[in-house]
Amino acid sequence: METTVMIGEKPKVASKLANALGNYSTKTNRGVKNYVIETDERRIIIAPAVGHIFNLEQISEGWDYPVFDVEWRPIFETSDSSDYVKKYYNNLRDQIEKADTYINACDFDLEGSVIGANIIKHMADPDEERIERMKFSTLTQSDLQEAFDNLEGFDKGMTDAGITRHTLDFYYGVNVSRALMQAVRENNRYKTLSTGRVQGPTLKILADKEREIRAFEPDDYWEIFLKHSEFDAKLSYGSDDRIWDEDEANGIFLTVKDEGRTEVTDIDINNYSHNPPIPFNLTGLQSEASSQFNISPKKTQSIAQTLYENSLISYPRTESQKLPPKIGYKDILGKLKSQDSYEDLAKKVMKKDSLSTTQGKKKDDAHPAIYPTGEHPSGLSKQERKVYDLIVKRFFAVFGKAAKRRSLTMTLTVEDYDFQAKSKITVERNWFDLYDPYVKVSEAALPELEVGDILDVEGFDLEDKETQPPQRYSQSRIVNKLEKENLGTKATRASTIDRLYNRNYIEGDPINVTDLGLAIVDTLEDHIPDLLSPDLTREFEEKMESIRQGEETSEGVIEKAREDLDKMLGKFKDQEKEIGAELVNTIDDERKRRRKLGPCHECEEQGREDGMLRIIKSKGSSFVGCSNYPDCENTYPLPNTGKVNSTDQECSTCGKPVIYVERKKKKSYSMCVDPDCPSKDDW
DNA sequence: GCAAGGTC
Repeated sequence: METTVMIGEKPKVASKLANALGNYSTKTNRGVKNYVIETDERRIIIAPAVGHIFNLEQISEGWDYPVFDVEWRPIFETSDSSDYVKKYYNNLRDQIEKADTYINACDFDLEGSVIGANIIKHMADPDEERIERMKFSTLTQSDLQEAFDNLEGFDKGMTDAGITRHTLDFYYGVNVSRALMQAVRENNRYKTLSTGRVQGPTLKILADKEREIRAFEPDDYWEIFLKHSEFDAKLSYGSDDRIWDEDEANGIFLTVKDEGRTEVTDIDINNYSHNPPIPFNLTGLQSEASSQFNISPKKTQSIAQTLYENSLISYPRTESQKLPPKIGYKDILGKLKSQDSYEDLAKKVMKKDSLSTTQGKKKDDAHPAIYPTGEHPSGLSKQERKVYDLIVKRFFAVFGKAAKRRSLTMTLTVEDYDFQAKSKITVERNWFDLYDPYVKVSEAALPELEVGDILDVEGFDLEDKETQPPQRYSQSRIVNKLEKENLGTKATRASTIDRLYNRNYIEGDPINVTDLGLAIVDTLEDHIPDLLSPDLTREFEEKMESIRQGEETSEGVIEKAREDLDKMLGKFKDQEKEIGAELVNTIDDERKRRRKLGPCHECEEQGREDGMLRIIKSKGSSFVGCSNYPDCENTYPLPNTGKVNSTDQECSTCGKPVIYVERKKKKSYSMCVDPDCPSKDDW
């Protein structure tokens, strides 16, 4: 009898495959569940991967560049964080030992082709005729069944394309990162630096904004307000009510300022609908969790993963903004109804005659948008509870009817000048009731007046204002921007941003680009400009498509990239020391700045000038000392665990500098540098 | 010590 091993991309999918394809028995091996389907002539073992089991690594030793010799190696061999992969790896190896033929049933995209093909190739290396590819675009029973009935041959085109993309990313990313670090090394400094196809353009987008903000010079403008006892009305002027000329503003103000009365000359009412929101995809959830709770996109992603693993929500790494009826609206609503906190809302939704949801434009072949399963949550942390509640309320809201809102613009005339007061109110709440407390709309009512009414004026204000610099990117806004630019994927965008923080290229939220971040962009602009442009991703995509179609070969594309990089990196190497010298200056300045905490109180009390507290590192430990040492011996100890960061805050109790201690596994915290500060009495 | 991509 023939034994076939079918590989699913992840455990959940392996289970769905089994359910769709027939009667199965389960067989747990090394803690991993496999599914066995037996027919008269064939035994199919469905075994799960967990995403990539193999990773590209350098074959040779050392940190020289350029490096072009790479091979696929088991992922847990080189990454501690991938320990959990080991049992899946071992299980796959055990199952594949028994196999005569193989089916790659990973997701139908380049990554899925690579994940499955690597497992088959590196664990068995059979003839290609013994490998089949199962192509499905949703995980529904009918789609899976159909895909299984129409298995195709080994998908060499997609596999080659995928492997080529990985190789190019390695070539560009690793080599240019090493070049940057080596340039700094030549100047006797050591700093982890990195860039790549996604990191580069991401940093560039942020740096452009930073430059725009730093170069920004505000313009003065004036606005004039009419003050009524219950509201303010703004002078209608030009296209946006701003007066750019001071004399003109003064002239108008003088004309109206002593008027005691005004007439209502127009009331414009506009009724409009405020549509319910669309279902969450990962980016949407990250944005909303950021604006509602100030939780970072990366944290939201990991919370969502936990909720998913606890069966509380559907698969979170989805691009989809659609919730098809197939997910079983009624069933989910029924389960939510049995949770005390959602009983009323679930009832409200279920009362509707027909259930349908709003839909966003984005789709995802493998998964619907994020929705709650209805299972009862227990033991959730505070933040997990918040994100879960947000997902549930959003699920309710997408079934809701549009809210009815009314905007009113009232025009008040004084002399020849019109002033306008605006209000917006909600007439029918509808979906607002399903999404509270997350509805963010302004509610401002005006008194009920009619055209022709004469009102008393309390006075007029002439306000001198300044134009504002462009807004910085928040973490969630940059994740959105990356999605729009097609940079990275749903699963990687948040961690790309995180990496830029870890490299000290960016800091804060909203995001500031550090001088180091700007210097990296400058350096790349001068020497490897390709790595700053989103076009590199587009070019890669086009090349992968032509490899897939057989118009170009993987070898040809890789060789070309190698030649290009050889040239660019050769030139870079010739100027290594000079390039590094500039980077080193900013690295030194940035380090000093990050270690600087604030003025030394001891020095202030003793009347010494300019004492500055800073973090001092010696022999692997660190403490806080004063720049006036040895004249000032003021020191404070620092915690042994976690990374200490300076802040620009002062302790509200004693006025000494506040530090921020960043911890990996536990919660990060802020505290006063002084261990004896009264703010710590109840610690 | 370096990428980007998948996932528990």
